[in-house]
Amino acid sequence: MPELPEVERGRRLAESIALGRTIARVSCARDEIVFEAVSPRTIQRALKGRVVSSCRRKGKQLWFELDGRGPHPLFHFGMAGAFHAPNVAPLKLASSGNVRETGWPPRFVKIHLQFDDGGELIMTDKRRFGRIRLRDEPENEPPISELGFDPLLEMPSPATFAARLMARKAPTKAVLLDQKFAAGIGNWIADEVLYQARIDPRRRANELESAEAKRVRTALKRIIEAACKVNAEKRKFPKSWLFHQRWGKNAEARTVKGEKIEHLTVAGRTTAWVPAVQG
DNA sequence: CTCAGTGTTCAGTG
DNA sequence: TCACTGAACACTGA
Repeated sequence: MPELPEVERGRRLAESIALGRTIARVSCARDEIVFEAVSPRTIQRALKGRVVSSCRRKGKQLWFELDGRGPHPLFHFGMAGAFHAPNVAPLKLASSGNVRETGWPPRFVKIHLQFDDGGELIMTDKRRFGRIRLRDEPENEPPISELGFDPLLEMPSPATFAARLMARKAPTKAVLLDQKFAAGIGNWIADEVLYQARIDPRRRANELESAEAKRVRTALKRIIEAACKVNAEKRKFPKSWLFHQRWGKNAEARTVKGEKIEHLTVAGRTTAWVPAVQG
């Protein structure tokens, strides 16, 4: 699920549960893949008894700053990770409104935090591409230190954006997916941006006109802001977005305007595009 | 049973 | 060394 807007949703959820609270209890799944080289004991020692002083995000990386000293916990949701709290609908059920979450705790729990005021927060990951790490100075160490700009928090000016994009020679979609260029863009956002900016996903970034590169920035900004504004609830995305139709895998797939949607592989990822608009 | 998938990493290539 | 590509990773659900 998680691209920038979904991770931002997770950050906000974590903030509502954890900010200013003391972590009273920590339980971890035994999973040496998700807990990359960190033992459950180390995690527990790092977190228990600590106050969460902020919940931060850059791109798809999410971390808590603990009061006083590190190390601080860093979370990445991979392909199928999420935060959950009791009585908060998970993202896939969000379309039903204020649905009480069925089943607590959820399946695929990796870490379960309980706070001094009774609040609880769980990270799940059903595919084990997610990671939970510890970092002394999260922003100054990999992976966060290697990320490009966050398009919600630190979008460059049109001129700077265009210059950076046009400095790359990979297909424009590959550049958008590169977290060192911009942090937080994943497969569906890249396709949506290129559709709305009317750019063929295979076009080499260094062959774009400056005006085209600026259209990419405009579309990216609009899409990220709109998706975050509705808390990443997909049914609230504008009806005109390619997003809603992109997995109509059959040959009949069309945008709401009736344009034919086709599928390609670009940068190793399935790519939905609309030749009539992006050709 | 087979395969794609809202991601990242790393070996291999030019 | 840099930039880029494609396979591998792990596992659920269609």
